[in-house]
Amino acid sequence: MTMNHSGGRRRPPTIHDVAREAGVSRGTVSRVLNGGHYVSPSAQEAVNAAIRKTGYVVNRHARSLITGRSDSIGFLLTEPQERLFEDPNFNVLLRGCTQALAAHDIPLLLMLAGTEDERRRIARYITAGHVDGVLLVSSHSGDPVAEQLRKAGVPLVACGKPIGLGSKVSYVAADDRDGARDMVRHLLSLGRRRIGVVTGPLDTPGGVERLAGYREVLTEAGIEVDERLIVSGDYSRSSGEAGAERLLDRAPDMDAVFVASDLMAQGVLTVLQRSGRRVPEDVAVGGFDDSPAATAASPELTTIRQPWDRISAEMVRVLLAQISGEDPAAVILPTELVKRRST
Amino acid sequence: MTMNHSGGRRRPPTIHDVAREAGVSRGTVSRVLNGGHYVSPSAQEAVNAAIRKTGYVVNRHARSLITGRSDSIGFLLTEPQERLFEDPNFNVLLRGCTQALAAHDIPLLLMLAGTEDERRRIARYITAGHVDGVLLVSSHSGDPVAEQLRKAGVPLVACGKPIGLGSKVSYVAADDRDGARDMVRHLLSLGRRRIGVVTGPLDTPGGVERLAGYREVLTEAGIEVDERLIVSGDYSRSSGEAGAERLLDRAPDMDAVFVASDLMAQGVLTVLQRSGRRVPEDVAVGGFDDSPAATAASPELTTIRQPWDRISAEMVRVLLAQISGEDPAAVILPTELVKRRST
DNA sequence: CATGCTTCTGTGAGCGTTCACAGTAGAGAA
DNA sequence: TTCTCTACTGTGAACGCTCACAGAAGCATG
Repeated sequence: MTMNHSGGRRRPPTIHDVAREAGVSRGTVSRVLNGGHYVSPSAQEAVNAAIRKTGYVVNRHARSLITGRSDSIGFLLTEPQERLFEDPNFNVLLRGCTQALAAHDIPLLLMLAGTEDERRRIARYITAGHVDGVLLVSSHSGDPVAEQLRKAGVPLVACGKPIGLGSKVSYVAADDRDGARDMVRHLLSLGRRRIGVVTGPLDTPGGVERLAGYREVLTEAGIEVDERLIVSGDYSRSSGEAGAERLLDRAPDMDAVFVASDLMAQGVLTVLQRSGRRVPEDVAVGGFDDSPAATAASPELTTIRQPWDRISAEMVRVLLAQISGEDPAAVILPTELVKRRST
Repeated sequence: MTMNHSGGRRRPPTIHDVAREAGVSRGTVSRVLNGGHYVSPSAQEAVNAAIRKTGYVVNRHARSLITGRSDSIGFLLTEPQERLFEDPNFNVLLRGCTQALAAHDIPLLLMLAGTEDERRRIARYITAGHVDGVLLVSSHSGDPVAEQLRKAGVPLVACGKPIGLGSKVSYVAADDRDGARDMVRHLLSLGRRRIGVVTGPLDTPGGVERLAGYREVLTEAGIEVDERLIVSGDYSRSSGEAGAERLLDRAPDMDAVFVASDLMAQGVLTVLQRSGRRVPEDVAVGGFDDSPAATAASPELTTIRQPWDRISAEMVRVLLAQISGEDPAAVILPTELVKRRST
């Protein structure tokens, strides 16, 4: 309660002030601050009281100087910056990571590496040890920064399976293939047989896996995969429109589409409706992500929910584990089919 | 180029190593690092060569320990967390601030204060001096954190005019009133006379100002303001739908609507079209923000562009100025009318 | 009583910087 | 010559913390 009431800045209390106030030594205060092992209950109590009374907060710089840790971690986005605007998942992820870290009292440093210059600057910053670890968002292939960080031995957890090199880099991902399987099975269960697909970028594991799930289910169901029903996009709305046009052109008898992102699915809906088709009566549409775009679309999209809250929590968990010496790990989390009006 | 090639972590070079390599003293290296005043050209050069050779990067913790600065700043969001998802402006702002700070080699710490607990934790963190200043996003009224930070003397710049107390807190905002004036003038110029308005939340300066602009222009044009044509929303899409329904109910002869956000305008479009009205033939619709929602809407929205890139750059500029001792300042930036299909 | 063990506490050193200060060298003026 | 001034350089002392170590106290064991 006895905080700094004056408007000006006063010299903040140090561990020394707390020690004097509590009648113990610096060492004892430090031990209380770091877990309280080997401290008598009475000293423990006296120190805590002194901390409250003085309003003491640890000086992280002094601590970091000696421990060599920075007690902060970086959130690195190496995607081209448009993703920030287009992809609502990014926000959910960022928020989830920030909160998960906050629970450990670890600040998150936001790092955007859009240009080559920024990439260099940030790589230098990270390898200099200014953060203890990095949460990486970079779905596209062959990320040079990721490789550089891995080589430098910086603890690293990627969101989604990173390609390029590195079976040794941790990642957390949704089970894309299984999600795609669920959606295609759902479409089959509605009696649809001419099911098109607009894939994600095929240089990303996500894009590849979702397509693989589509193929698997059709094959299992004894339906031959018609390559004319497969077009690829880049997750953007406009590429969804383009994809839908190609599909309608090549297979006008299509009765369902599995679209690898909600944003693309919005574009698909627009094109289908413009062509006079009713959704879901004539063509059922399934999306992926369960982003706000899914409920903003009309009709509202049936989609595959990615467990973003769990993904961010796991990323933080795995990263912290790795920082404290554990081996890299891969975590795959289950998805969920969300049925709405579009199927 | 001689960076840390091994996978393991080696002791990074210190200012001492650089000094030895360059054949000068620590002091001289430090002076080169901090602007290079009072350093001979030859020493300057030797130090720079040594820095390159050793791959030296300053240890920020050691520096901060003595300077008392942290050389990092916080980006604080005290809005309820949904804003993160709904509002694309947030992303643009966050990106702009991060990049503007990166140019000064200052990392941005992301702080989300959704709950009361988080608010307390973060206020404590900030007042402890772990950041040199705060960029604040908090459009709603009476923010206790802002007030607390102001009292503690933490340099602070808000995005949008903060209400509650504090003419002494810096802020950067778009000229909401003027933007609204532009839009309503535009609608008048199209010959519309029964112009409705869906306002933003009226406990925010933005909401109030946009409504004020609307009133001003109508009055100037000699048109009496019809209170039935005024309904209020909260910037969300659904509140736009509700607003449009109320407007149609109260004034079926309305021939234009000024909507205080693009997201709400999307909702308005949906309702108008559902009611059988053509946009823009029967009813013209003007939005506000020029967010992605504006171009995603059909027809694409005429809207008021807020200069988010300049807003973020100004916020950073004003904050850094304030940190280096200047007085708080208010900056108002002009908006721009973007004409599209909806008017 | 000496010995060992466990639990707890204080102390000095040092982390890598910056800052204030003292000092040197060279140029120009008295 | 001697003094002053400017331009530059080196040095010790912090900054606030943690860590390793030394020791003290209490208790059980030989």
